[in-house]
Amino acid sequence: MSVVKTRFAPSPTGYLHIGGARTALFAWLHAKSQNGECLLRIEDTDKERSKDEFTKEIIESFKWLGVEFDEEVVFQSNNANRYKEIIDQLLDQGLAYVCKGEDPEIDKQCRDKNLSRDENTVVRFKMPEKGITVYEDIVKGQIQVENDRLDDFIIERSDGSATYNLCVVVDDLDSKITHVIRGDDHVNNTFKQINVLKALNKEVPTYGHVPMILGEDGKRLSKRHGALGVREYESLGILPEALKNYLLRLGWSLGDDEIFTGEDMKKSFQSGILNKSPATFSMDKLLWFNKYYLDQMSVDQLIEALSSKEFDGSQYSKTILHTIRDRCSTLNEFSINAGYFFKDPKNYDEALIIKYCKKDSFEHLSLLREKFEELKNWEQIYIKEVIEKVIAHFEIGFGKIGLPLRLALTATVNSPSIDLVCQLLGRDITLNRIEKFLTMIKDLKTDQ
RNA sequence: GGCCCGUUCGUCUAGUGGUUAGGACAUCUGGUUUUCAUCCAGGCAACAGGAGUUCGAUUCUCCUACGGGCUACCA
Repeated sequence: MSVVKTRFAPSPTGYLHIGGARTALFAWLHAKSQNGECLLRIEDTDKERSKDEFTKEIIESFKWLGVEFDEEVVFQSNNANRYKEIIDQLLDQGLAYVCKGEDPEIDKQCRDKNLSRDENTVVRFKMPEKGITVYEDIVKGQIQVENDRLDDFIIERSDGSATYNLCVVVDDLDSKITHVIRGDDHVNNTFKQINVLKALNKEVPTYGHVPMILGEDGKRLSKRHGALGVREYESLGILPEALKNYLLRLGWSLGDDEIFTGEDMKKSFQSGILNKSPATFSMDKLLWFNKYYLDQMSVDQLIEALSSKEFDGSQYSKTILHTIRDRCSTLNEFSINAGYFFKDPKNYDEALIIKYCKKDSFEHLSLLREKFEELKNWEQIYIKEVIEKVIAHFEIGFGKIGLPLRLALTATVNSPSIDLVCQLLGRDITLNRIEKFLTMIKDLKTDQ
């Protein structure tokens, strides 16, 4: 049995966006789930638009995602001679012809003229004029087209370079690709490529065309539409496993299952089904996957993944991590949600102060601060007792003092239990922040 | 315009010639939480439309509508 071999073949004219990443994932899984190989080929025959930096970016993106390709990266720009060889062969056998490169219909008159090549001519492939071209697509089923709908397409430009549809065929042949898994924007090219293969008397590989991803507005995902590059998700604090899992489930399914780790994917891919229709991207669901994978990580793994100054692996940072992890669904949210544990809040939102601090707040907090100072055991349960006593003393609800206190300590109105926050912050910092806050709201007292 | 492909809750999807059409995300309502988030319980919500085939169609066929792709000396 021959080895399954697939490839992903981007052109380096931009960074790797999630649509491409998903297509690559499918091609890769198709091979890996059958102990096959998958290689990366950079289609850089368009010298104008191809950039080395994009090639690097693409390779880095896959590294981050955990999609590893086999063999060495193939560059089409290295194969110019090979393409020329095939074009010559086609010409020799009368399967292609030289023409002026005008309208296909006009050029067609040169089919049997045997013109000689120069810097003003192009080479066109002779498409069969009758019959139909049919193939069995592993995701879309049988697809066919009448041959008379197909133009004789250009395979060699006037500058002597080969075009996409020729290069693809030659490279796939030379690399012994068995399954061509690619985006469905290539279905129409497939008919051209199959006919070249037939002319060359070569075996036609199996094709599978996966649908595209649409942006959240339902329109085609494009760079202008916020089609973020794979690396941008990294900088948003998305885990590679989460993005991979999300991308897999976008268009592929195995019953009602949602969670697939790297190993699960390889095991299950062949049993699932690929959808035929385009799918709409959803950040919400990606975030849900991200939260799921974040929840699975140990504190140590999180510290490692965060690699931040604050979460340095000290006992304190681990404790903080533990208490805030439920409220974080991206890596980035950890430092956002933990800021006040590491340094004093700088900017207090005036609107919040006005909203939650009434004229009595100064008096309430002052007494609370006094009682805190006298407290012997600085632990959550005792801190809570103190707060309750103060509340009882003033005969007020918890919110009357809890919110201002939370504001004083964290500069926000959402945080873990306020008594816990006090304990973690320590007595000194707690007292200091209340003190500072008191001077801030002092004027407020007289104003109202 | 021509050609190719597609269409199940708002979104990702499961599924079947006879089902209360299932799950997940989002949303809503309760519970837990002195706040927020988490968590738990529950609710709302879909077979694009029209013909046919059939005892019966969401499922099979055709038409229409809508969506996407291609239609380059780009890939």
